[in-house]
Amino acid sequence: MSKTKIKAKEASTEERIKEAARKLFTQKGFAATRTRDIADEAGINLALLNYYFRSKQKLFDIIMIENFRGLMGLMTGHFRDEQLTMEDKIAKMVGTYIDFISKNPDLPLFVLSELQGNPSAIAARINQEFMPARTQLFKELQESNREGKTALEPFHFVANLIGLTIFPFIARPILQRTTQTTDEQFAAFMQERRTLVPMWIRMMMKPPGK
Amino acid sequence: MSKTKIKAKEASTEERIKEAARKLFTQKGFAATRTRDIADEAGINLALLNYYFRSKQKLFDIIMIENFRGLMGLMTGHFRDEQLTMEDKIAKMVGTYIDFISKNPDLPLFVLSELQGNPSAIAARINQEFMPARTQLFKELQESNREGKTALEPFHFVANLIGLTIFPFIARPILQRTTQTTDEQFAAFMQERRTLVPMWIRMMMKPPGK
DNA sequence: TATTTTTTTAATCATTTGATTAAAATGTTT
DNA sequence: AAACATTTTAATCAAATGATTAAAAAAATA
Repeated sequence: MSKTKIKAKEASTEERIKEAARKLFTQKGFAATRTRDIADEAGINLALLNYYFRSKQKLFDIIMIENFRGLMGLMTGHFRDEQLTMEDKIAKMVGTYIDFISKNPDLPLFVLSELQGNPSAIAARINQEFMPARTQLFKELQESNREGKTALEPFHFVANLIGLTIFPFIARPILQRTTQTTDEQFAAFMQERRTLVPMWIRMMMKPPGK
Repeated sequence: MSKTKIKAKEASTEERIKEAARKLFTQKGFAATRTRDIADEAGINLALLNYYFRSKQKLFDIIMIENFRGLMGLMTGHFRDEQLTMEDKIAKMVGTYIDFISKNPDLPLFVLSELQGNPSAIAARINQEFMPARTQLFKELQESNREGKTALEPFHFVANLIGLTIFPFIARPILQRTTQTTDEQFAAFMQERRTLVPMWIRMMMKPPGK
């Protein structure tokens, strides 16, 4: 099998299957997604799916890893940049997340759901990729805390930063009903949060009485 | 069929099935849960499940409604109490949520997942139950905002309050890995948040320059 | 106790679903 | 064009799964 020679065609079909799979898996989760639906969505024969990916599970794992990388990459990316101040990093991250998830609204809940109760090699494996960025961020935070410039445990920092940014997307159905908000208003609120969340985080980090 | 006479026995088996269903549905979601597994977990014959509940879907709907009520009730409950100040209400709510979800950690993600893309009569129907409490809370908030005592839109308020409280549970797998936290430490952090979150919310509500 | 009603079970259906197979279609190389 | 390799399809399998049925067991009633 000469991979290179058939690359063009192969990539095309393979990609169409993957995109269909990404759409359905992300929307409905692993268990609720039928391989037949993926095939239909991709406009190909069911057997082709197995020809390219062997099994539903294998296809899913690929999608899962890519999705997860997409989400986490946004976070770690900005933290490598030595030029930026912590405040800049936070602002960039929040903005990037809001933009990205606005375009992929089902992604966060999908990742969180499928990770739930899945000790899985995936989680562990992916986690390692982000080890460096994470440790750097935490060093900065702990350093800053030690100097007395801030007072917020890394755990709370991460929980608050991610929570305030992506939770509204996750809880969107309930949230919109609860607050009787239209889709446009929701979008507007999320734009507001682009500046609000960094401001709130700043407040939370400030040491008491300073 | 004389309902009342057989109540005792009926309730017992019915309840066992419901509890098994609640456990599995909440853990793995609708699609991934097999009726056979529910039957096994309940220690009954598969046919009995259909005898009592007609179908998987009907059983699920019952569980879903109860779960959702359990979650939402915590919120609305405290908001009816006219005696409490807004600060008290917030503190009580956060505390109650943290306690409750600590005991039912899978519940939030389950509810959010299954509500996703489910326009379903359930969502609408349940929502109505909480209408009164909600409108009252919002009146209070808007009143307070108008008076200049606070400055936080109801949408942001709800998103932040719920987000800061329950998001850590939802993202627990990722969060614990990211911050390299043991189960004990996680529990401890959540206890810290019992006082931290109300404090943060207070800060967020404060009008600028006041 | 006999009869009727309610609860429970074993066996079985009919679909759905993930996967395979054998062959056809398409593309590539010589 | 012939021979070979790759891609795609239709048909089919086997297992899983939600649901039903007919009959047994247990409980309630007369």
